[in-house]
Amino acid sequence: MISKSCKYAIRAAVYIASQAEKNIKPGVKEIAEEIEAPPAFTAKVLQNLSKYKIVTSLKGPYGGFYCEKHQLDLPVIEIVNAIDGVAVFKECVMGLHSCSDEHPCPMHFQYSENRNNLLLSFQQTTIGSLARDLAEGNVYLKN
Amino acid sequence: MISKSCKYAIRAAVYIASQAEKNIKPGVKEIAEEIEAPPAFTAKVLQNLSKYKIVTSLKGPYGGFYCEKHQLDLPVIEIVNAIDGVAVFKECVMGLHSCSDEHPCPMHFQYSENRNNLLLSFQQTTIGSLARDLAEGNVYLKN
DNA sequence: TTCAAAAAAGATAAACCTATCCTTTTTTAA
DNA sequence: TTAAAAAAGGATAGGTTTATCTTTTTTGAA
Repeated sequence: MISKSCKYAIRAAVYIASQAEKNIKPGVKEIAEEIEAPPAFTAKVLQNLSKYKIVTSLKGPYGGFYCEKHQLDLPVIEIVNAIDGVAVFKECVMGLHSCSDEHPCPMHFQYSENRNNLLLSFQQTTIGSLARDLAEGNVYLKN
Repeated sequence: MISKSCKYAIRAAVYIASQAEKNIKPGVKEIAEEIEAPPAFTAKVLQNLSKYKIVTSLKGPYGGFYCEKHQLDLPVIEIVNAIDGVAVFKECVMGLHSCSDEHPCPMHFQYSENRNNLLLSFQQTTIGSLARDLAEGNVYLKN
């Protein structure tokens, strides 16, 4: 459902957001370490997050990645849309190209209820709120 | 979440089950057509379903695939376990290796609730029940 | 008993996703 | 002005999944 790249992206965004609230701009290397992801690949993922304006990047010495105030209020679904595309929460569990309430696959109704709930939670949860949960120390970005 | 192979497998199993109730044993070609999947790949998927005893195969003329009575009562989760493995409904939405109620990722609780509901529905829904729904004509295996 | 039909098995290819490396561009502080 | 730091971009490699093709085995019927 959610690609590995996208999982890295969510972890990275939440870490960057958690540091941004302390006015710190971590670089690729630090971010990769904190989320336990390969540095070079993390760089690519961060490039995308920056391209889609989910985080902001600053080049040069003392540069790095950070979140502006309004970016903290972006819902997590924005990350998924940017990295994996907008179809993720619309795909049929049995792979039909057109599966809907009107033309359902045999598992449509039981599946779509949960899928819609998931979509809703991705739409309602902001990057900033996850960052605050992380700062409080009750949740983790690595093992 | 669920691989393309596994989606083909579920569609194929439900079709075979729906024909088995009429004592018909379709072959690879017919099955591939009915579920709109590539024939050669469908053959591989069917091989696995047969290996894991989710459907039964018969070689030679008048051969094909069918479900025995007890196979109709297998829950759909058995197909997922056979094709994609048993970890599918346990994976962390943010990709942590060990994510649990005790060591949660920032999205753990909102995600795992829905994931557990999905697991339950895969455990409680049998291949035979989906086949009967299909036979009644209210749900579809292709577009 | 032979033959043809059908699945099983094995080998290979194509496509996609993940990952790495190297060069270029931009920015900053000294 | 310049050297260093950092992200951006391009090229390429590795791995996994998806897909195809060919050969082998099994089986029922003529």
